[in-house]
Amino acid sequence: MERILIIEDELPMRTALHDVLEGEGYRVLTAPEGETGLQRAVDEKPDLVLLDIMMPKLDGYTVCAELRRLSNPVPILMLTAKGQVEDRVQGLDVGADDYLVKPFSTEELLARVRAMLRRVQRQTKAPTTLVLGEANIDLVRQNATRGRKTLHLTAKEFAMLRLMAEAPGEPVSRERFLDVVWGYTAFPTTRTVDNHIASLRSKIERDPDAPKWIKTVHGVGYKLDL
Amino acid sequence: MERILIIEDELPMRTALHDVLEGEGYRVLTAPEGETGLQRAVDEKPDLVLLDIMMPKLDGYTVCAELRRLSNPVPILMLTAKGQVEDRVQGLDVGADDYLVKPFSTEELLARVRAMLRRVQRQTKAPTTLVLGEANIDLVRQNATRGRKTLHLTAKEFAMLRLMAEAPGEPVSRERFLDVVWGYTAFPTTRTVDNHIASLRSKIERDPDAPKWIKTVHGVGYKLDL
DNA sequence: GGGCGGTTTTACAAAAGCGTGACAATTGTT
DNA sequence: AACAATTGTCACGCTTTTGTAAAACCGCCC
Repeated sequence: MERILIIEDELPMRTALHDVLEGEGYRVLTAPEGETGLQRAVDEKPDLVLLDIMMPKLDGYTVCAELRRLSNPVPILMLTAKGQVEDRVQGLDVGADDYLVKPFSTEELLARVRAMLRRVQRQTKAPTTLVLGEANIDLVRQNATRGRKTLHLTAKEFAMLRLMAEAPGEPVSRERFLDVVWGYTAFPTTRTVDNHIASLRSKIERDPDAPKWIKTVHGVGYKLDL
Repeated sequence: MERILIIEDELPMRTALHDVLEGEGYRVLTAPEGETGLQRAVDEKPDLVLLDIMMPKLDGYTVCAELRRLSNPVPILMLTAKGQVEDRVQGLDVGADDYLVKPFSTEELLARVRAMLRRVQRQTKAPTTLVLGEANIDLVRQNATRGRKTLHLTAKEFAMLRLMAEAPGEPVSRERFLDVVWGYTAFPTTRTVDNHIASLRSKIERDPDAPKWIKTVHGVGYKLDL
């Protein structure tokens, strides 16, 4: 059964999460603050990390960023009490995979956890590094180069690439982009996805007018060809 | 025996359906509202879902759309009391496979259920990949190659191929093409089908004038020979 | 306040896909 | 062979989808 690490400083919340998840049959590890959480994440290689943002000393963002800096691709579900959009953005910035806003119901939590673990099966098979011609992209550490220069990709762009890289060659619909990258709470219904794709192409592709890697699938969405 | 999930909020209807289907020897799962229905559909992978449209909170359309968004291909039979055309359209739009208008007789229900389960069996046996000479077609991922080049097939063309591939060698009538590929709500002329067939041939066949794979069955329709 | 990077919206142009109908070619029937 | 029915093909116009530049927006930092 999958192992889930909870990094959360408040005891009541920690035990609540622990009990719920254990009740579902997951093996649960806990850490009462960021430092030991980071340690356990590295040492015990859990399948999923539940990470509280607001913690004294080492906060969630820092833990997440640190894990990614160490090229640790473990899926991270961020927990926050604030629930602002900016939080989500910042979470994406440091490489979190999903986001849960307190207060949340047990069902919400479990649904999200299940969804992530399901997705993970694919993710673990997915490349963490893309080599697209002269462009070289590290999806975990979130840095990229093209030739000798470093490429400046935004958090959303990395997230979009990550999503496409989960199943190279398979088209990803705009809806799915919006759901996964933007989150269940934001609904930009417009050409937004297209614009980000255009931006990605202009950065990655040698000839953005005849993209070699990021292909359009008419009536469906976009796909990443490797 | 096949497992059927009933998502229906009204208890009398739910138990009625349950009893009828169980009486026929199906294994029946139930859910009293959309949220848990969605959950069960995902978790238990039933062979067929009976889905009521009018439900409090999460309605049938949403459940259906959500399932499809998750790429869940389970066949869905929608139930509605309204029986308006718009309902029908909307149901099929969000990815339902068929439609049943309350009130309906036990016979109608069973006929529809049997038909759908039958179709599914064929579908699951249907190839997801076609190898037609030098052409190689992935019907699920919707990409195709011919020799070293990638073939550019449109969504409709893939749909037509998929339909023919369900029963290779068996002719498919223009009417059926229109019903299945175009849907119950669009009525293009039958010439349209020919055009798309022509287009398919020009892309797939080595000699489109003497098609080797997509054969014409005079007076009937077209068939795919493997 | 003003600039800044990132994002989203808007607006418009371009491309792709689609449906139609006329006409030619083919097939089947008598 | 002649005729009728069916199918193949093409050009054209229409609609939908996509590309993209420019402007508006927004939180953040100085």
